Amino acid sequence: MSAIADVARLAGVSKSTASRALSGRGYVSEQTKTKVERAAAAIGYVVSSNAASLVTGRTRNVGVVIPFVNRWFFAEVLEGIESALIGAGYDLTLYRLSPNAALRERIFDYFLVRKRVDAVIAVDVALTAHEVALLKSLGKPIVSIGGDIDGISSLSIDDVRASRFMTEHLLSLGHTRIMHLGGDLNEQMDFRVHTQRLTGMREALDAAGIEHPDDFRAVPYTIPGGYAGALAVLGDPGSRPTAIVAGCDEIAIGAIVAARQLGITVPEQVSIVGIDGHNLAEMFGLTTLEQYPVDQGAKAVEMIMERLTSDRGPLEDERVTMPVHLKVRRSTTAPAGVAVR
Amino acid sequence: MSAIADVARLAGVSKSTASRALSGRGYVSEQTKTKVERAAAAIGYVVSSNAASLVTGRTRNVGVVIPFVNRWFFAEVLEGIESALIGAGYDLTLYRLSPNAALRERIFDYFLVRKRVDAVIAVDVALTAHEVALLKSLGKPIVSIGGDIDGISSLSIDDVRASRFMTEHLLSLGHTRIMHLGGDLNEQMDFRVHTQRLTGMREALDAAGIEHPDDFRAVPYTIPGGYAGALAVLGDPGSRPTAIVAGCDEIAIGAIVAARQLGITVPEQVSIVGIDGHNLAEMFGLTTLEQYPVDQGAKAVEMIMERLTSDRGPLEDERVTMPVHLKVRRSTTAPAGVAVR
DNA sequence: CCATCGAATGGAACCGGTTCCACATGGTCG
DNA sequence: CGACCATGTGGAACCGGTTCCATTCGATGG
Repeated sequence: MSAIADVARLAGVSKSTASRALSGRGYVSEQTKTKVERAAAAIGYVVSSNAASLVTGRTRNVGVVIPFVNRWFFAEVLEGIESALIGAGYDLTLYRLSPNAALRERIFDYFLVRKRVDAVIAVDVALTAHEVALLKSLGKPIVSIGGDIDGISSLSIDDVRASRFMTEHLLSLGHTRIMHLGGDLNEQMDFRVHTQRLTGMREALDAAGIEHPDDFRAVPYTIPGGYAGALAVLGDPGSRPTAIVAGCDEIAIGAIVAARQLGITVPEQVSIVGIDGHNLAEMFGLTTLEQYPVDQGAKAVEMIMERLTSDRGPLEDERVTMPVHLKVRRSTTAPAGVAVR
Repeated sequence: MSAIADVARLAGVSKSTASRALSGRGYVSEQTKTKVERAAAAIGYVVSSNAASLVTGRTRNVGVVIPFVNRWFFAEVLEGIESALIGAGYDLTLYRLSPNAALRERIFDYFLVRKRVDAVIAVDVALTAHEVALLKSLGKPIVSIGGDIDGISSLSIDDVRASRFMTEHLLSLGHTRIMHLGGDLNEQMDFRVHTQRLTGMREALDAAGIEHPDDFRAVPYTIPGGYAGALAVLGDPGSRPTAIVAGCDEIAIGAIVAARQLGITVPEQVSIVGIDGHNLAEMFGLTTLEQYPVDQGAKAVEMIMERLTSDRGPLEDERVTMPVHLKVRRSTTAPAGVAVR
C-alpha cells in the first residue's frame, strides 16, 4: 500500500515534512501543506496507526471491559461510551468479561496489557489489586463504572441510597408490608449491587421501625426472573405484601406482568417500584428511580480523556456519584384500606 | 518498558533468537527457549502488538460495524462474535454506525481503513459499493450479517420465507383475517427487513387466495411500538383481525401485552406470532420462528477466519442462509368459531 | 552590519518487533 | 568421503511512521 514515503516523493518533499503537513504538528508552509495533502489524496494514502502508535506510544484506543452486552444497563452504558469515544476520535475495543476465571486472566494478561489500549473502562467489573497494579504500572488510566475500586477513579449511583429512597416512597404512601424482589446475593455482580439494594430497603424499614421478617426473595436479574418470582410471592393471598421493591426495572416489569396474570391489580392490590429507568418502564407504568447509563458512559470517557490529555501527570482518583431521578408513574399508590393523602 | 532486546540481553541471545523463542516460529533449541521464556517472565515482558503488526501486517483485530447494541438481535449477534473472536485470539473493535451519514463516512475513512483491523463484520449495515471497494482494495475480508451485499460474503436468515412460513402457520389454523404489525417501510434497516417480512405475509395470503385489504400497520420495531400499535389495531372490535403476524418478537410481545390490557384473550380472540426467538418469548408464551443470532455471529467469525488463514488467496463469496425453527407456544390457536383440527 | 530568532525543510535515528540471509555444526546418505 | 540437509544462531534490513537535530533563509533589532 501507499506509505508516507510515496506521498513525500510525489509531493517532492521529505518524509518528515510530509509527516508534519499531514499531522499538523510543527512548521509547514501553507503551500507545501496543500501540496502534500493533494498528493496524499491522489494515491489514497491513509496513515498506519500501528506505525504511529509504535513511535508515539499512544494508540487512540480504549479498552472496555464489560460482563454483558445484552442487558439494558450495560447496553446503554456501552452506547454512551461508544458515542463519546468516537466523538473524541478514539476507537473502542470490547472485552466481554465472562465469569470464567481463566478467560478473565487471559484477557488481562494477553489482551489488555499488550500496549494496544491507552486506557481502560471497567463496567461493573471489580478489578483485582493485581490487575489494577498491572495497568497502572503501564501508565494506563482506568475508570470504573458501577462501583469503587481501590486506587482508581470510579463513577456510579449510590445503590443503597437509591433503594432506601424508593422504599421511603412506599412508606410515605402508607405501606408497611414491603418486600424486596432482588438479585441472588451469591450470584451478584462484582460490586454487590444486589446486596446494596437489599440493604437500602432494610435501612428504610428499620428507620421507620417496621419489622420485616421474610422480606426478600432472590430471583434472576431479568424480566422472566421477576415474573417467576412474583408469581410465587403474590400467589398466596395470605402472605402477600402490599408493595414490592424490585432490585431493578426488569424484575419490576416481570412482577407487573405476573400480577396482571394472577388478576392482582397494580397498584391497587400491590404497589411495585423499580430502580433504573428501563425503556420499558413507561409502557408498564412503572414508578422507578431513573439512572442515566448513557450519561455515565459519557462521563467515564470524559474522565479518561482528562487523564490522557493532562500534562500535569496523573490526576487524583475521583469518586463521582451520578444523579438519579424519581419518576412516579402508575404502579404505586396507597395500600388498600389506607386513604391516599 | 521492557522490549524484546532487554529479554535477549538478559537471556544472552540475539534479538532474533529471542523473537523466535517467544513466537514459536523457526528453529530454537529447547534449552534456549526456556532460557528466553524465563528472562521474559523475569522482567514482565509483553510483546508490543503494534510493532508486531507493523511488520507482519496482521493486527489480530476485527472491526464490527453495527447500528445498535441495545436491541436484542444486535446484542446477541455481538455476543456471538465476541466469544468467537476471543476464542480465536482476536480483538474486537466496535463501531456503532449511527444513521448519521457524516459520522458514517468518518468511521469508514478515518477508522476502519487505518490498517488497524484485519477484517470487518457488518451487522445489518449495507455497505456501499465504494466502501466495499475500499476495504477490498486493502485486502480485508468482509462478512455481512443480515443481508446480501454485492461482492462480499453474507449470512442471514431468509426473511421473506420466515414471514411467509409464520403466516402459513396461521392459515393452517384457519385464520383468514390476518394483519401485519411491522416496521415502518421508510425507516427500516439497510436490508429492507421490514419490507421483506411484510412481503412474506402477503405472498402467503396471495397463495391462499385470500384478500387482504388494510393488512399492515407500521410501528416502531420495539415492545412499546408493538404495544401502541396493537392498542390501536385491536381497539376496534369491528375491524379486529383474528391473527397478527408481528415483524419481530418485540412487536409481538408488545401486542400481547396490549391485548391483555384490552381484555382480549390471546390466543382465543386473537392469535399472535413473532419472528426471532427473543428471550422474553417463553415468558409471554409467544409462538415464534426462532433464529439464533449468537450462532450467526460465531459463523461470521468462522468465515472471517477461513479467509484470514487461507493461503490460497481470497475465497469465493458465500451466501449462507442460517437456520430457523418454529417454536409453537400458547399465542396461537384456531380462530373463534373454527374447530381446531 | 552582524547577531539573533522564527519559519521551513531535510537527514537520520528511533519505536519494537519479525524475517531474510549467512554461517556453523553435526548427522545421513550415496 | 564429499554432498546435502536439518537444526540452531546472530546480524541486519525492514515495517511506516514521528521527532530530534542541523541547516538554510529572511526578517528583526540593537
